Amino acid sequence: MNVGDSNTPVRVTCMKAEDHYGEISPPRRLWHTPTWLISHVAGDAHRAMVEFVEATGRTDYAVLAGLEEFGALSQAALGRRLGLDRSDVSVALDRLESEGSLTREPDPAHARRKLVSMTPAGRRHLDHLESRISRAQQQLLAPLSPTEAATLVSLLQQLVQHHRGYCVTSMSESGTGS
Amino acid sequence: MNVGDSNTPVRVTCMKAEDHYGEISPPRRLWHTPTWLISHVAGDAHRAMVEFVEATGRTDYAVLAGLEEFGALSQAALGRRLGLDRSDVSVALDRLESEGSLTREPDPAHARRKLVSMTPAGRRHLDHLESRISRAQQQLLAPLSPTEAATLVSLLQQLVQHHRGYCVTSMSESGTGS
DNA sequence: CAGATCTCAGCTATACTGAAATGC
DNA sequence: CGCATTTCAGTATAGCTGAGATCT
Repeated sequence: MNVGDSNTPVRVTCMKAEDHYGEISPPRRLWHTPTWLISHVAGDAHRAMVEFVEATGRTDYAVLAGLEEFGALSQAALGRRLGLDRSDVSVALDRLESEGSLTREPDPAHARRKLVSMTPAGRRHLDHLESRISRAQQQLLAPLSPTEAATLVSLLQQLVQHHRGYCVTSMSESGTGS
Repeated sequence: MNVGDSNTPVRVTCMKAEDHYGEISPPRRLWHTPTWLISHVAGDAHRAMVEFVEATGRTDYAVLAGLEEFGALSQAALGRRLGLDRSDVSVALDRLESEGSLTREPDPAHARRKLVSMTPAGRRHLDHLESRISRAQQQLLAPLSPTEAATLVSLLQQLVQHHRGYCVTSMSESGTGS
């Protein structure tokens, strides 16, 4: 009776039948909690990524995508745009530079900065990662229709934009729902 | 020229103007990558949670919500339902038991098991956490309309259900979009 | 000097793994 | 013996912090 006399559905003493995998369900309170759902989906997303790309692929992809779109820029600016920590950027650039995917040269205007530029080899690395990561997206969004996937992306973009202060102008997706 | 001659928008050598916080935007490749968006939203969700509930609140809430709905059950079954690791369940129960939120007693049928039950104090703990966590949800979903929030929850539920094998029957939300 | 940048070392939380002890 | 449960110890990673070195 200490469990809750009002709405406890069933009082189970020895539970065996509901231990079937594929039949279990989480408590309703969690099932309707957005933060809980998101952290679980984030776990699924992480698993999908590690299945299709190597461990460093996520950071590599972010760095190379940033260099491709923004051109050569300093490490600090790169990290801010990608939402990466300055420490992690430093480590990632060490790896990518030794691979030949990018070059670091002192900025002629500000010697304290290092201008980061993508090389042709980095371009190929980016293309390779693109195909791998694309497959991870497909696996993650497998249960959703294309329209639903577009809706989800749009809603997530709104959240990221709001909470991280991103200012994205070109937003003409299919439909945000309703 | 090693950056990409075709679609590089601007070639910036010394970047200062786009370092304005609140005006920056991520590279388009990332902006359209669901896994990237989800991991960032998960970070925002985590920050919202730690802002409103203590560090152990998320696990406490999950465990107590499970006990409230399912009644007394074994640790292993509880962990499976909540998607928690067996190790972490053990540690969480240590804490909740010492707080008086639940009791652990040997199962009369299977002495190796320990039946976990919520106490009245645990019920109060759950109610307290509920109000705190509710505020975190509001902060996370602040930029979304109620309809959009319901759509997002529904889409996330589909993903969790698919990737974690949950089987949830009662699903009559407002609308999944379009 | 203030301020920015890059790097390194370390910290914390989380998720997971292995193995032991126990009991069916 | 196999198998499940509980617990403890350890590992790995991500995200973050502090401090030093360098430069404007």
